Amino acid sequence: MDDIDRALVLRLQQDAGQSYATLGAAVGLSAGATHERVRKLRERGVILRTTIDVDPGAVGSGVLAYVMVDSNAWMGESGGAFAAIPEIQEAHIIAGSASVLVKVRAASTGRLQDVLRRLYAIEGVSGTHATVVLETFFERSLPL
Amino acid sequence: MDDIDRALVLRLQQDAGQSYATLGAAVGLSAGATHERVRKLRERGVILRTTIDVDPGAVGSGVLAYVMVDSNAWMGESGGAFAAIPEIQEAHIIAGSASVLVKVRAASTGRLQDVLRRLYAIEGVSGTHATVVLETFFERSLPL
DNA sequence: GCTGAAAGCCGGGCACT
DNA sequence: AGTGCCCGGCTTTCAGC
Repeated sequence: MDDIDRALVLRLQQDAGQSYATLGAAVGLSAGATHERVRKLRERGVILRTTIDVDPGAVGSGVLAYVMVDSNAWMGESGGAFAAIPEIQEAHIIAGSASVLVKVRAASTGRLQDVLRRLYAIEGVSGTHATVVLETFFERSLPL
Repeated sequence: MDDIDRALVLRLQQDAGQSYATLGAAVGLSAGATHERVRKLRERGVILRTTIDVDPGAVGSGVLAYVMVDSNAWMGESGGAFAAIPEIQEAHIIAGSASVLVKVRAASTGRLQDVLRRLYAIEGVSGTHATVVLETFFERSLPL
């Protein structure tokens, strides 16, 4: 993980569709060497997958909310219960007063309410505190 | 945006590197027609960009935290001030008691504290409430 | 670990339906 | 809107350094 690897990751975050020749020229390497570097970054798990960013509003997920989930039991093995709700995009165990923090994208506030109802149905969940996002300033890739 | 478009977006989220022939075979279309569909999805802004998912820990962002930012002024034009802090991955205006919610990825808790200090330096910010993530159950793509 | 070249496959365009 | 074909360019491999 030297400076060249970091430069490759940075440029691939911005555009994973460019050719290895273009990518290599930007960091002073041949296409073959660039290809080998990227292959190793994938192999080592630094690059997890190649994917697309999708506009949430265009696919019916216009409402974004974060929900603090309180519990009266250990939630450490409950990841699957949260994963079973498709509108939940992220789920984390947190330090502090609540137990779990989830990021929800739903089609409407009505559908959000539906997600909250399903959260209460999870074993051990004793309460929720939803925070609705009014406007997103930005969402961007990891710093390097 | 019919069922075929949704299937294409879903498969591209999972692997944006596959060929149009492979992609087309999975949805019952020729490579050419698939290429045209995807081109229009980009043109309409449904697909924003092709990118890579990177392991945060592997690039020195092992600590994840969400920070509620309280303010004593209208924060609607302050997006740039948050964007100027590289460790801030997301910034949203929220409904409720706090004003802004930010997602922070930092190399250590010490660096997280540094980010909090820089948040206080932003005009109008009157307080912060940080929630540190102990374990991430999952982070995944939008539902379709 | 990198270069340069060779071979095969894919992206992108076109004529036709 | 979709198919089938074609060509330039790209990915991927490999001998050599």
